[in-house]
Amino acid sequence: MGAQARRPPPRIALIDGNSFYCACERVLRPSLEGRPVIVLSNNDGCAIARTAEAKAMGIPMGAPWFKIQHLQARGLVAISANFALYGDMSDRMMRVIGQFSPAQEIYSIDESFLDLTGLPGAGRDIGTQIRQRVLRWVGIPTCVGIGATKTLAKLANHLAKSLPRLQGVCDLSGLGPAELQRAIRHVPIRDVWGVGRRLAPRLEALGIQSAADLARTDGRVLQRQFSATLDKTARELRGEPAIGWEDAPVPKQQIMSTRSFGLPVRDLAELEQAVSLFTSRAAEKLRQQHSHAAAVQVFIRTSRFSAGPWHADSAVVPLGSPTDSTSVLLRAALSGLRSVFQPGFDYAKAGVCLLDVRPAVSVSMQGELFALDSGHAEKSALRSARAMAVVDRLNQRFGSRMVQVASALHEPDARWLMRQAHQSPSYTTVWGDVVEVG
DNA sequence: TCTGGGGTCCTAGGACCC
DNA sequence: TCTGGGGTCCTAGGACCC
Repeated sequence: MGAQARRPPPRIALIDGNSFYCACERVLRPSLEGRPVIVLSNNDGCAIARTAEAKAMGIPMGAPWFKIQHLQARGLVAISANFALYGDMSDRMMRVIGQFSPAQEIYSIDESFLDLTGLPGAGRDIGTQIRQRVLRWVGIPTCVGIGATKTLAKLANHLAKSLPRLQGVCDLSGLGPAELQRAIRHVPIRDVWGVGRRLAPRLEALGIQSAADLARTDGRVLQRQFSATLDKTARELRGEPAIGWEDAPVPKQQIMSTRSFGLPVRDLAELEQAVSLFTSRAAEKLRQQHSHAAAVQVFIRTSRFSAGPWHADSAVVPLGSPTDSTSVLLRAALSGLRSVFQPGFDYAKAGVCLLDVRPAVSVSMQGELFALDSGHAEKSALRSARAMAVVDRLNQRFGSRMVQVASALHEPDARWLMRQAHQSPSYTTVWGDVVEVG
């Protein structure tokens, strides 16, 4: 009876898209198949996704566009990022993956964890089915890694990507301790999830070169010399779950909207336009997750890369009571901006961050409103909430800049807007753009 | 000319309290 | 005279992730 009562061994899968943004572009422009393609960040600053063909040209992740532009002569295709398209493709991909298990955690735009514990079938078979279905139904190639913990699933996914003979699926679940050690002994420490560019050299200096080395390292040493987080990573590498599972998306605790400018900005009026737009965007995200913010932070800075006079500053403006109203947030953001703005600098970037984000409470619960003439305040808050809902619906329907509060309006050729020289049509999100046939 | 944007968690240290 | 030992809360900054 012991065998029947025992719980099945944990089995976590990590599924992610290969060169996801590039793959999205290829779904709708099949002529890009087989060609070196990169997707450029906002402002066409640097490469944020590369196909295998582009990697083979030696383009590293994050390569500045101005340094690799010349590769166009050798057939490189560069596309300005279209995040609306990628978000839409992501939703489709996640829905298909979610069909394989009731427990799914969407970790990023192109990655999701799936709990396969107790489901019938071998890991390899399930993984292969997931890959095939996502490719057929959505058009995105994926890899699947499976392990007893999230960290091992990530590591297995890394192996599935780098070892062609695995054909896109790697299952490390169900291995004994010795087999597991052997399976991960060639994975460099810098490729372990949770070890970044700062920790890797420090660990290597201690002789911890591989994932297997970290798994073997004494937890007390890791806690003392590094952190509790790294100790968790090591435990996960041994197959002991130390990182929790999030079935529902966790509401964000801060919401940012920030951009580098297309050209330097000296003018307060122009900065006000930009900050107004950032604030409306952030407020929209705030309302999408049904939250209120109690403070607004604004920051402006000159370029990190220019030799000119440097200035960076930020201000936090607390709000009387938490709100999701664009106009209230705007007033706070603009007053913050005016308090940090100094004339005579070439500003390269600005941003807005909503702080103290918390679940929205119903209007009548808010203390401050009782303190005032509650009837009047309540009515005006309700009116404001209804207006915001209408604005959000119109923007979702017709494009994000369709409706804005007055001070967020700007000329379509405003200097601070992003450069996006390589945009492809917004196939799935903008009316009038059509899918390439071919 | 030219180098993204958006998040999380943990820790150290100061202020304050008993 | 030299200089308690905790605890909590807050903030800034470091490190990581995609």
